[in-house]
Amino acid sequence: MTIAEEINANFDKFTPSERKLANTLLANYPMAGMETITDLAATAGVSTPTVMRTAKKLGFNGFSDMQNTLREELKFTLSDPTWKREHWANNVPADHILNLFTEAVSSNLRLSLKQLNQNVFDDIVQLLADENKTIHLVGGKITRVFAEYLYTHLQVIRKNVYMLPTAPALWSHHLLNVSAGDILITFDVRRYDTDLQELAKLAFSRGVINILFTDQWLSPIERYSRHYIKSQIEAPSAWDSGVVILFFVESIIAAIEQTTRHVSSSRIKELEKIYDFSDRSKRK
Amino acid sequence: MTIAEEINANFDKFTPSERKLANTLLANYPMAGMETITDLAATAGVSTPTVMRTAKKLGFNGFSDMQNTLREELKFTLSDPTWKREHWANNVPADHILNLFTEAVSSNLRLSLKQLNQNVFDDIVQLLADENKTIHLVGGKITRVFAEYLYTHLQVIRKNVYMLPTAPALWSHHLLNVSAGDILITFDVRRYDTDLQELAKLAFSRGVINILFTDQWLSPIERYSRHYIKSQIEAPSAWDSGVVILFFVESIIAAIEQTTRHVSSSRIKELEKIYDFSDRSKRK
DNA sequence: TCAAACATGTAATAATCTTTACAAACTAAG
DNA sequence: CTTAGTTTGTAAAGATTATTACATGTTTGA
Repeated sequence: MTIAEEINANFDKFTPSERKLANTLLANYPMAGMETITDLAATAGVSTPTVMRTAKKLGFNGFSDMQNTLREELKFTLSDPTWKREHWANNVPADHILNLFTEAVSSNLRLSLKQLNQNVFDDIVQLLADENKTIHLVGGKITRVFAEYLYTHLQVIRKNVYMLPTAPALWSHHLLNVSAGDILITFDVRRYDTDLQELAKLAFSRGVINILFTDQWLSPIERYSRHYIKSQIEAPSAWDSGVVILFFVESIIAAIEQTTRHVSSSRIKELEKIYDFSDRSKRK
Repeated sequence: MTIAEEINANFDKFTPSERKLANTLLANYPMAGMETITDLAATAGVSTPTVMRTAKKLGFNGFSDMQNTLREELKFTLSDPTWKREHWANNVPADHILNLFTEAVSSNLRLSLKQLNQNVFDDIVQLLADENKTIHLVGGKITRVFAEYLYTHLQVIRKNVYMLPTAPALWSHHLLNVSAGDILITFDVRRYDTDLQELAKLAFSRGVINILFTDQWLSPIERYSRHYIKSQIEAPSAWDSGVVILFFVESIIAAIEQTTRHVSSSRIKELEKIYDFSDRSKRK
C-alpha cells in the first residue's frame, strides 16, 4: 500500500490542518515529500509539528521515516525499465543514425527474445557445460569474430575447446580431430557460406552435434543442427547488426559459468596466473 | 542542461574517486542524489568531501545546492508520464539468466547513450570517413574481436585500414608504418592492458590521432586520445558485456557508410566480385 | 630517486533539520 | 460563560547533515 493510498484511507480522521497538508502532498505527489519538513510545512501553510503529527498518524516514527519510505517508493517507480525508453540518446535528432540504430537494435532484441525457446537455450547451455564433450567453433567472414569471442570465454571456463582455422581450405584437415559426440558451433548469417554448409553437413554425417547461430532467415545449416539460435539482424545500414548474436553468446557464457561455477572459478584463477591477467586489475 | 549531461561533459576532468561517484549517480539517476550526502558517499564507496568537491566542480555551491537542482529536475521529469510496461523473453522466469541479461544490456545501452556526446560521435565518423587518413586498429585480449569486426567492415568501405598483429611484441615493428596524422583506434576495457597503454602513448607522442573505445571507468589511454567512446559493460556474469561496444561500432560503421555512400558502393561491388561475396545471397 | 602537485580520507565545526515541550487559541458541552 | 478537550503554532533542544581544515597517501615528472 502506497503512502498516497494510506493518506486517502485516513483522510477523514485528519484535522483541518492535516487535511491541508495531505492535499498539498497529494497534489504534488511524491515530490512534495522530498523536501525538508520545514519547506513542506511552508508550502502547505501549516506548521512543522503538524507535519510531524500527520506522519505519526500514518504510522511512521516521524517525518524522516515517512520520507524514506516515500523515497523508496519513488525509486521503485523509476526503476521500471520502460520508464524513459522514449528518450534514447541525448540531444540527438530523431533521425540521427544513433537513434535509428538504437530503435533497430532494441526491436531486434525484443523480437529475438520472443522467438527464442527457453528449452533450446537451456539445452545448449547444458551441452556446452559438459566438459566431456569437445567443442569446435567456426564462423563466416563477418561472424567469425563471434565464434572467437565465444571461444575466448569458453576456453577460460572449460577444457576441450578448439577454434577452427580462418581459411576454409584447412577445415577438412581439422575434421580429422573431430569425433562423434563432439559439438560444432557454427555462426552463419545471410550471404550464407557454402563452405560452412559443407563443413556442417560433413560433421553431421560423422555424428557431430551441430549448434547453429543464425539470422531470422535461417541458414541452410539448420537442417543438420540439433539446436539453432535465431537472431534478428536487420539494421538501418548496408550491413547487418550482430548485436543480438553477441547478446546470446554472452548470455550463454553467463549461463554456463553459472552452472559450472565450482569448476570454472579455480580454472579462472589458474589462467589469470598464467596470463598475468589480474596484476593490474586492482585499479578496477 | 541536466546534471547528468553536466556530469558527462566533465567526466574526463574527474579524478578516479569522483568517477566512482559519478558512475553511482548516473547508474541510479537521479534517485541516488536524493539521499543524504553521507549515504550517497557510502553507496559510491567514497568519502563525503569527495561528494562535496564533485558538486563544486559541477558549479554548485555545495551538495545541498546540487540536490535542490536535482530535485527540480526530477519534479519536471515526473510531470511527463510515459511509462508503460513491456515484457522481455517469453514464458521465461524473471530470474532466468536471459531476463537478467536483457535487463542489464538494456540498461547499459540506455545509460551509454545518455552519456555519449553527439559531437564526439560525429567527429569520429568524419575522421574515419576521410580516406586520406590511414587507420590502424588494435584491441586487448577480449576486445580484440571488436577491433577485428570494425576492421573487416572498414576495409570494405575504404582503403588504408590496417589491423595490428595479435602479439604485443610485434606492435613496435608495426609502429614504424605509422606516421603523424594517422588514426589509431584502440579497444581497452577494465583490466586495462599496459601494453596497449604504452602503444597509445608512443603513438600519441608521434602525432597519431588516438580514438578509444572503453568502459565506464575509462582506460588510462583516455589521456592520449582525441576522442573516446564510453560503454557500460556490467553484466550479471563473471565477465563484462561487450554488447554496447559492438553497438557503437556498428553505429559508426553505418554512419560512415552513410556519409561516403557514393564512394563505398562502387567499392563494395568491386569487392563482392573479388570475394564472390554475393552469389548465394539471393535466397535472402 | 626525490620533490611538487594532486588526490582523498579523517575529524572537527558549522549549519540545518527534526523532534519535542509547552502554551495559546479554538471548540463544544453543561 | 465556564471548563475540558482539542487543535495548532512557537520556540528550544536534540539529532543529523553539510562543510571545512588538515593530514596522509599517491602519482607525476624532472
